[in-house]
Amino acid sequence: MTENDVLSSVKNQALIEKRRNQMIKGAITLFKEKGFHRTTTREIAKESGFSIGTLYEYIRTKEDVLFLVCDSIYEQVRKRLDAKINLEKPTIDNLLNVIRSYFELMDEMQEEVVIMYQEVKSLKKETKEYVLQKERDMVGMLEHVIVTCLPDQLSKKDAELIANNIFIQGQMWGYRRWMLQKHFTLEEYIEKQIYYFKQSLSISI
Amino acid sequence: MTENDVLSSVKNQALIEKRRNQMIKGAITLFKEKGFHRTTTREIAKESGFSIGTLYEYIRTKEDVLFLVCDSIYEQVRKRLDAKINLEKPTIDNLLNVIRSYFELMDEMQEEVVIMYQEVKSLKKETKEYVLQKERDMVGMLEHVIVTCLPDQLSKKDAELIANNIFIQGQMWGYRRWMLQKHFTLEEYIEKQIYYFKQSLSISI
Amino acid sequence: MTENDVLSSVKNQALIEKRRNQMIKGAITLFKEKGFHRTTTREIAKESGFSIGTLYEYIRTKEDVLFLVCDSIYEQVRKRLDAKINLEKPTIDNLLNVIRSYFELMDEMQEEVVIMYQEVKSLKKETKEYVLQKERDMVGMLEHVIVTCLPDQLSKKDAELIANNIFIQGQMWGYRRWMLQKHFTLEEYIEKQIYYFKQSLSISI
Amino acid sequence: MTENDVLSSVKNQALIEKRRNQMIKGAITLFKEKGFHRTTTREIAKESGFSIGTLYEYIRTKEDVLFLVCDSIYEQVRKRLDAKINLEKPTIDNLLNVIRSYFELMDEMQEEVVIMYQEVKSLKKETKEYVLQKERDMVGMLEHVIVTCLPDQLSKKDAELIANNIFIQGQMWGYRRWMLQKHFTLEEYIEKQIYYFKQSLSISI
DNA sequence: CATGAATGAGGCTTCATTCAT
DNA sequence: GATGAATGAAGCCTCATTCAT
Repeated sequence: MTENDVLSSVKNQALIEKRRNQMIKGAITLFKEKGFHRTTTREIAKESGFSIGTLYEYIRTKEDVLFLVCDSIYEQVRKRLDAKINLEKPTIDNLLNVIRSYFELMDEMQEEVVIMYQEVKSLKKETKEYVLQKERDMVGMLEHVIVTCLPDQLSKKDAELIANNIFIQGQMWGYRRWMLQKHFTLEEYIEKQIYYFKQSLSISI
Repeated sequence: MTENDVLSSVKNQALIEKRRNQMIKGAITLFKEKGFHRTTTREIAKESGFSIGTLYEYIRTKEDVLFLVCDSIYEQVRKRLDAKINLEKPTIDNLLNVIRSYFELMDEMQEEVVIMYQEVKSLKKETKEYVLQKERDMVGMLEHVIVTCLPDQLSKKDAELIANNIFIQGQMWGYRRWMLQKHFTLEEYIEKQIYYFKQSLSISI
Repeated sequence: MTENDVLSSVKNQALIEKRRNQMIKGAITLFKEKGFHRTTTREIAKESGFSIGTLYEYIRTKEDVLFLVCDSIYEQVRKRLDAKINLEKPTIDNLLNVIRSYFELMDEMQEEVVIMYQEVKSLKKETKEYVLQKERDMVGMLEHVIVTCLPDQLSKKDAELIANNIFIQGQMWGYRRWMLQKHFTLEEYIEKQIYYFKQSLSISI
Repeated sequence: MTENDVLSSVKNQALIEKRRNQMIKGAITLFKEKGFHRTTTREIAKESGFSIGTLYEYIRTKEDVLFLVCDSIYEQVRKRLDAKINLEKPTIDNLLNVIRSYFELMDEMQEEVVIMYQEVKSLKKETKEYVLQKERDMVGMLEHVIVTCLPDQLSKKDAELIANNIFIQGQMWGYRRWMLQKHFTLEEYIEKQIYYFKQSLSISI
């Protein structure tokens, strides 16, 4: 199960790509506003700029749209995070910068992250597993940076836990903005989280 | 907007309480399984042990059920957490015990927490605000314990951040169990989180 | 089929009378506002001052209420019209006074008349026939006055037609008030109708 | 609010026209039989020859059907009446012919008129106002013919009253057929009404 | 007699999906 | 490839009526 497994009756691959991107963009706009369940396929078609008939030329079920959306968001996050990671200089500063970048990324993609967070559960088992694997990969990326950049050896488990903590702290910024963003600016939030992160690993300034 | 604002055409208060509890119980069972949107009112009625007509004697819309469910879960968590908090001895050990209890609570109520986490968004603005206030209250409880039990003064903001971190680490245990519970037992998870919590606040053993 | 054929499980006749009067009064209030179909039996019970259970002690179906209402309105109109008719002095003036009285009555009972006009059709064949007979009787009363008070002999048919014309001119005052009552006062309406009535029968002033 | 304000999700105007005509025809058949409230949307769809889903492609609520039906009936009556009116020769004979035609029209459209008479009240305020305006227009047409064709000047009010009288005498023929059509043929009814009409205006033969 | 909780058939409407053009 | 009209299963909710207390 990958995004290429979403069957389309159209043959022209370039067109498929183009239409799906329109569709994903349209769907995200709508999902942000009203969630997956309250958005109709007709609305998605309209927002995407084509007819309901055309929509169904590129997907088979409404769930396919959700899958494409989730997949697309994950891919975007993953790619952008990946771009920030440079392990040639495995220093603590490098690690901290990755974490900062990750938080900033989560800020920029708040709404998308919220969609994923709330709607992934509506995917059916198989596709959900595929998407969650991407999440595991991303946590794995963080974990890898942590292990690589820290001088003291952390156990695999500790690294995993810490990676998860950072991961959800990033998501929390967007997901719980109603709670946090009234009292913190992004910079404050990042610096405080970084501070406690360093403390927790006894990293001296 | 409180749970008493969900209108019922039945007058007997004790009966309302009883039926609503049946309803909440039934609904939670179903929401665990298939989520709010995929559960029908008829299924809720059936699972609750009465007819669709009776269901609607105690609520007015399907969303009322969701509200009652969310409200009930929050109340339960809040009460049980409250019971664990004893500020007569504001020691660090006491604080750590509260945190441990909170994690254990989140473990016991995993499924309920997942429901809330995913479905609160389907409430309409007004009731959502009411429910989220309960979440703020709970974070506030943690924050209060932290401030009270720590010898060194933490700023309000730092306390708030830390309380939020703990709060979501608790939720994460249930919400991301597919990621965590393969590699950690509850005890491991708790002890590691407690360990890093102490580190981050420079609390010596 | 008479109003005594609406079965009641209550034995006490005086009580039946009392309750039915409450019920008719309540129902008329509601029917005026929203019509028969949009009024629920619960609303009728409430407006009548007793419970839904009690309502059903005195009727068997919702349609029974409509029947009692229609029957009651007809009876009221009939009685009040009857009271105005005095055939001891069968003069033209007497006839004109009856007609005036009838128009005034229709003005006073506008709303009730509208109910009947619109809802009788919802009665089932049998009871409708019974109610319509009352209408025939009333037209018959007018017809009788006409025949009796006019010096020149009118054929039966002509009398019937004229009685019907007057009858619906009276109803029209209430039923088409949105059209008439903007431009006419009741007095104007009556005097003009009387004027043309006299003209049509070549009655000199 | 006009019949074009009934929203349809179908774009092809010709098709909308066609389907709405089917729908109106089907609905009238059913409303004649059981009235608006006792007719279900599914029955309307079936009688119209398409599925319930298709029905709702052309309307938004059941009330829309009622509106279309009422509007269509009024339009038909108005057009047919209009076609009978020829004011090039504003003679009394011409006036009498218009009245005759109107009565004949009411005879042909008895059932439709009954529907309107009984169901317009179920429209909501706004659409009801629109439909009643059409009724005012029709009465206005009669009024205009009366004023134009009569040699002696009638006051505006007198013309209005007389137009209303004729208007409801026409409706009465259908609406009170249970009373009238047992004793009168249409021709008798018309001739007698015309006779009294002439009398009332002192029109000599 | 009075009450009101319980029932469930049935009504209106939505919307994912198909398919002829 | 694109369109959009057609479909009907299925969802939410109402309300007349019953019956145990």
